[in-house]
Amino acid sequence: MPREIKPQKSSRQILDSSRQRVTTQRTLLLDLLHRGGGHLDADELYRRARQKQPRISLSTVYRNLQLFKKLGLIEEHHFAEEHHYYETKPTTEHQHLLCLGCGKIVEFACPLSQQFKEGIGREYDFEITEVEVRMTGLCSNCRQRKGENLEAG
Amino acid sequence: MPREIKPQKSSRQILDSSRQRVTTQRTLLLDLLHRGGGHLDADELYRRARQKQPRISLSTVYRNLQLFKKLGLIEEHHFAEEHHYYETKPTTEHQHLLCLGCGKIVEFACPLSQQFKEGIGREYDFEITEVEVRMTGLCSNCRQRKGENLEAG
DNA sequence: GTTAATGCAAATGTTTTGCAGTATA
DNA sequence: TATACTGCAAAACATTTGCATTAAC
Repeated sequence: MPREIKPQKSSRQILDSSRQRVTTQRTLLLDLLHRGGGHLDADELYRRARQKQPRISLSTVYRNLQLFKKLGLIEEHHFAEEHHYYETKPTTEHQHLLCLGCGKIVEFACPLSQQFKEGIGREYDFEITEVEVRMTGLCSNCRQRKGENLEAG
Repeated sequence: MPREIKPQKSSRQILDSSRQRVTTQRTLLLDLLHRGGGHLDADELYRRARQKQPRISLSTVYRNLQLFKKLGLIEEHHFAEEHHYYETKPTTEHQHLLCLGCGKIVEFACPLSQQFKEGIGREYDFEITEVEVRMTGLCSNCRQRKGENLEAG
């Protein structure tokens, strides 16, 4: 393999150690998820996978997304109205900022959310396992474009 | 800043002023949404509506949820894996805490999120219109129950 | 060689849509 | 009375499942 920078052993090892078979489909899907910028939905993942393995089926994609999620290899997000988005388990905690104009997703660090979590957990007697912060709005490009449209109209 | 008390327009007024007809179905649905504790999905709303109007259809429920959302009468949340939940527009900003054991939803105030919004907006040059904070975990009841099960098992 | 994973097709569950009939303004 | 809204049935989606075949171990 030409430029194997990181040995992606962790995914493979996790599959191995949980007695899941390392199939070509799973290898491909994990690779695409890693390189996919982290924010792919099932259908987009399927589309990309078919470019490498034209006979892969959509059910395989769904079945393996479930598996990867169960093994903790990926996380599932509910950004948009309809789809789920998947990203490989982030090594650093981050939150998401979504542009309603172009769909761009920006990740930002939010260390405060951890303090927050503790406070709220104590207050309501919850054992909190997850904090998700999502902000939506318009990026500068889309604001500019909107302005142009208004001028034109 | 003293809390601003906006003269709350009635749902009926909003329907009227946007030239939407005030039908018995819409009146019922809005009433149920108000009284529903704020966290109903389409199907649960449909089930409750049928107790009052057995002939109401699910499409009417969906169509009107869309309409109410467009008019800003309700907000849509994506708590669970599959369903959307709707709540009547909250007068006070709040966020959500979800118990994975029993599905209970607790609302909590999070004034910090507004400061946050400004900081992030500046940093990434976004005009942020919405901030959503969602925490998930186990409430005290469910933690206790889990403990009991472990003892028993 | 066993058995889990796959591809396909059919099933499921949620949400949307076309259309004729009904109720609102 | 005109027409927006409804109910119904069917369509359109995303996702899941059953089963015979294929491939990983």
